Amino acid sequence: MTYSIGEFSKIVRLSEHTLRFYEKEGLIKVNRDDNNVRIYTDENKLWIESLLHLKNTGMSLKDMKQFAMWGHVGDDTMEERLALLKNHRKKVVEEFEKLRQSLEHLDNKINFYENELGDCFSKN
Amino acid sequence: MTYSIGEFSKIVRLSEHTLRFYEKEGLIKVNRDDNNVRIYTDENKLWIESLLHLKNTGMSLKDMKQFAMWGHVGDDTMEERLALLKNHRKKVVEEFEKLRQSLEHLDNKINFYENELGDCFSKN
DNA sequence: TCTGGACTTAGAGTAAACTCTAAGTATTAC
DNA sequence: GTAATACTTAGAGTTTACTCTAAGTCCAGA
Repeated sequence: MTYSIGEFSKIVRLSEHTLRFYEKEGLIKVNRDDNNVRIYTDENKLWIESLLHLKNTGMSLKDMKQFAMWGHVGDDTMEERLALLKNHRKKVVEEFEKLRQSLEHLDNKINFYENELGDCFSKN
Repeated sequence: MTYSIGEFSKIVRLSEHTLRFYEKEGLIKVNRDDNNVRIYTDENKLWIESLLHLKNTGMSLKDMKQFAMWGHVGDDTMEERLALLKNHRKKVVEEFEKLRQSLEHLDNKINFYENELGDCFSKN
């Protein structure tokens, strides 16, 4: 399956602007047809989803760009990519633990308020 | 114990600029001495730590501001504050789950690279 | 032939949350 | 008496990641 930028935009839930922006930044490589029109493939979809996972863990565009560049170069850069991912993972695990703690704190706060207000509300 | 802005800044790891900014925005209420110099207390410390937990879960300044305003008003606003926290909690739980999934994805990626590279690296 | 959707470059605008500067004053500690 | 630290207002600057606009071209389908 292939998709125009308009279709693809809906599928991956990124605006056409953002798709062109990511391409310009080197995050995605997109094929073109005879008229220079972008043709997105399912492979592009998988790649973008992967990128969005990285983004989701707080990776900066800068690092995603580096990762993508290495990806485009080929297998010679696997070690670099692995190092980047491992380094990033450390940060994510820390962030994850911090978020867990803050969520706990939030729950405590909520419990406190519910007790103060006399148990007349449920947790949802 | 009380602290000058300089001391307090180090303790809570926020710049003096940021402390004044937060105060101006209504996030913190700080006492002053006879010379109009800020006197931070341990109570301020607890409050800021609480705010930072909210911030950590991605609450916007705008919402923190609202929460703080209600806090300054007093007990009449408990229901509002509880509602805000519960509403926020929903978003945080979603975000938390998304982060968990993305971390899993990241781990899969790392495993993939390690296998490709022939198991010659450990997980740290 | 006209509408819709695609393309380009180049640059401006936006939002959040700081972060800093200027320019001047006041107090305290040595 | 000078250095360190604090205070004020007001506004400018920074960073990230988009997000959009302008102004023009190009091509396919009804």
